[in-house]
Amino acid sequence: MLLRMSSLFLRTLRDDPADAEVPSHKLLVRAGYVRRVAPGIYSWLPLGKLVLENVTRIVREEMNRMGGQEVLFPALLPRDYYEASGRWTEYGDLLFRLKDRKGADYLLGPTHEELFTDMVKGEYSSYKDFPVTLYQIQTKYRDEARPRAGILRGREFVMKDSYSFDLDDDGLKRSYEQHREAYIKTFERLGIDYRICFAMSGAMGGSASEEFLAPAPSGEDTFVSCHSCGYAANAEAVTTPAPPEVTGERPPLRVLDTPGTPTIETLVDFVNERFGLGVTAAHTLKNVVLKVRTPGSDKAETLVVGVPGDREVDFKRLEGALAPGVPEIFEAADFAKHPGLVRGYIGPQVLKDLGITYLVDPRVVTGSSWVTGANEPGKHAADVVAGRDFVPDGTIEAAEIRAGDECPRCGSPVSIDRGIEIGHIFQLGRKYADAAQLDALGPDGKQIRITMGSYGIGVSRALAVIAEQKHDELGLVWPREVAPADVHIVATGKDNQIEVALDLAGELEATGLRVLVDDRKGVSPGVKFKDAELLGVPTIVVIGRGLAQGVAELRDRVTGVKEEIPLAEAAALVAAACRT
RNA sequence: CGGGGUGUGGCGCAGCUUGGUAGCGCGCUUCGUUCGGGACGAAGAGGCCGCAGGUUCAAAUCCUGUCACCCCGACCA
Repeated sequence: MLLRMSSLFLRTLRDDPADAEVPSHKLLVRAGYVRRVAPGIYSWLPLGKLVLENVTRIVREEMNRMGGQEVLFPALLPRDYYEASGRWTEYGDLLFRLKDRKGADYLLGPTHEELFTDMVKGEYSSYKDFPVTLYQIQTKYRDEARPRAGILRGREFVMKDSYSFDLDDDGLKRSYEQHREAYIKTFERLGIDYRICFAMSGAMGGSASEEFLAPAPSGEDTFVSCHSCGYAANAEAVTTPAPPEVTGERPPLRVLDTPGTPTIETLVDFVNERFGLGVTAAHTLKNVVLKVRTPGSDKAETLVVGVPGDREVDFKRLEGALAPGVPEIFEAADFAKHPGLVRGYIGPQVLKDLGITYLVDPRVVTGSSWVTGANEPGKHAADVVAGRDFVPDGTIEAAEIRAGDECPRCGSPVSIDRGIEIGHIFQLGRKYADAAQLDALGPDGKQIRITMGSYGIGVSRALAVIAEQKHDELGLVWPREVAPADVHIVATGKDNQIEVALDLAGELEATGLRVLVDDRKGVSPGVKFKDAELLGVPTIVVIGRGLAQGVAELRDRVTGVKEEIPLAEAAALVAAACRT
């Protein structure tokens, strides 16, 4: 491959685009890889297309290597498939819907579980056919409420999704492990820094699930990691270690007059000053009232969640814990319907009598003692003991996670970071197979229900993540395998630099290298150097003022190291540099 | 959906307070000079100032409405 800048369809920008915030977005636009056409929808220009193809190729190679077979479903789908699985309504506004000329409903596929399941059911029916893993690399459509960050979160994006079909749980575990290994290889080849994090299986059902998160400040997911034992988990999936139960005699519950203390902060100050309790916010029990709605129904159940007063309720964790139920804020009108719940002074003591479910943070163990609401305006209660003065209906992971919290595996303090989800592997189990009655006839003549795994890689997102992680103040710095070219030859000078550069380009191309040569005439050296750095090709060769002395300059975009090389040996030396 | 902000040549922006013939930088075209760090000079091309209505002799500017986009949050296998 030989690309000449003099005719390449490319225009680099000197300024950051006004609508870009994150580095990948700014750089991909500035370097002329992508252009926006609508919110969350982008066009790929020649260099961007090359990089996207490279990322796609790597994903494909690793999927094939693990035995996956590539298929391709349409993006344009009739409503039936999604109606059958209930997702036509479940997906809500996230679905791009359209009608054909007859008025029949269609959609642009946001994901393809239904199609894969249906395809396997249609073709295979014997235990001898299994296991099988199918995948596709395809454009997906989701009408996100708020697309953002350029390529990182679009409404149209490229995704690799695969599905494994096995006869039993051991087979599923094997397929899952194979995918895990393939993903590790894929992301290493892509040069992405990532963490494998425990994830919520959530509404999808099924058991084991892990996410591949790429640490980045612009990430939308929060994950915890432990540096001593290697534990890593999405914040939504982190479990809180419960302290030991407390036994022994405790002073009886007492009600305190605490006027004007609607917040934890005012309460702690007041009781310490007035009653000398010597407590902190962590000794108080904060009770948050919620409505929990079941999808597809209008009914909402009232729920109270108790967390230590020094922690906020993390809505994402709460949602994960309640899924598929959807928590909603308990509003003034709801309080009006529940006179037993005194806003700002709620204590769990009365919840049983009110018939309201009460779930607590795992730190609220039997025998633990708390300062909490007394269910009367202006009054709190102290020495409220779990198991004696109230009995929770269960525990819930809803409290926020903080850096320094105990690692659930080894107890060391954990750290918290932001990450971008680039892959997700998932032991689905039999949910979709049950819905589709996906069976294989066994050797004994009995039907075997198939068990499935579901695995995704955000291909276009992975490209953006590379840009996000691999750049410096000058521009992009692509790992070689995904770079649009192996070598970027800059010809600068008024002699015959361009001809020499083109000769060298031809030689390098003949050795199988992908070559980009800046043969633009009348463009000043500064512009060419800046462009080369912005574009991010890993090896840069300068044919410039050294030409008279018979030398070229070899630059490494990653390390910035520059080296003079004899022109006569340039082809061999550059080729060697590109192959290390 | 809630909050904040912005719409002016391809890109980045000023002008709006105080109405009066639309401006700057980059990019683009032509000519000349320059040629290792986003060169210089000269001459050009390119804009119904988001849209609609109103006020006015006169609207990018004031008023009303509307649409779009961006950011934060909610939302998001």
